[in-house]
Amino acid sequence: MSASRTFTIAELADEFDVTPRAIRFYEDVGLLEPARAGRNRVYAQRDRTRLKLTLRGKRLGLALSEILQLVRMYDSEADTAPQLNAFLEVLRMHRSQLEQQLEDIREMLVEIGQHEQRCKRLLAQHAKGTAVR
Amino acid sequence: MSASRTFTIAELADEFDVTPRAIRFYEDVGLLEPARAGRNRVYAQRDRTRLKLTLRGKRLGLALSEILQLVRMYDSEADTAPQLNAFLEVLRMHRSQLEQQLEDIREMLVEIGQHEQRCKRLLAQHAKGTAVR
DNA sequence: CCTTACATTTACGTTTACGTCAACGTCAAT
DNA sequence: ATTGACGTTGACGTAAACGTAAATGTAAGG
Repeated sequence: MSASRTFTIAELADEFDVTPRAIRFYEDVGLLEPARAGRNRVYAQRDRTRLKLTLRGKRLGLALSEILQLVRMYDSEADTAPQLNAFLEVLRMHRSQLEQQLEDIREMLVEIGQHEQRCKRLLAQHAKGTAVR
Repeated sequence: MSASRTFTIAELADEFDVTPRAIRFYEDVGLLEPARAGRNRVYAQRDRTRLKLTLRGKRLGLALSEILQLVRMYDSEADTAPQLNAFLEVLRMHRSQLEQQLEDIREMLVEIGQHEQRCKRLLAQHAKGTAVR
């Protein structure tokens, strides 16, 4: 019966390396819904997870509004066939976007590798020159 | 002796599905440097490549300023050892960021897969219900 | 010559995602 | 009692990435 830990805003800010201001802003846009102890915000695991999802989305270039759509979809109890099919369609779109990003990343990694090789060759040349001296 | 094709702003805008305004803006920030035919911009293959790089960077969530740093680095003729080492350091950082994104994408794909499964199960249930009817 | 289509520059507007005070509450420690 | 340390709510500021409107040029077609 772990009383399912709670977190202060500063704890979350520290853990995920964001400012309290940012966390409050995520609440403003609807991404977080912490409980209150008087005035103060009390975050549960659920909010922590939401925050993690939010930051992951950000790292992939999603807008907060898009992230909000996602978490809402994931939370929603869609049960009619049209809803489910719409859901599936959104999932397909997101999957294809992610695959585009995978492709982009692969290409960038290749280029980075090439530049690294070039740098290392040039550095080797330098080393030779220095050695001769 | 292919006179290395050139492009108008509208051609590039069409091809990459961006507005001319955006393309001009990329020039403002230094990402593109088209030639001029009188007043009009004339883009060469080099600019086209730059634009492609820019849009790829954007899809990965890079800021235009970061993209600019990248293309400048890639173009620069770094030749001193300190320069080369600084270059390598930047490459390492970018690589690690890309790997973080790969991880993020993998996680999202897993989640998407789970939601898809759930949707399909629910739809199957629906089909049953409808069939019985 | 006139319109149409596309180009240009200038400039102000807009959205997003926070940063940065300001003014205040609160609880613990000195 | 006062001083921090941490929290709160406004409210205004700002950087980025264009959108959009205005005024203008210009080459091609009817």
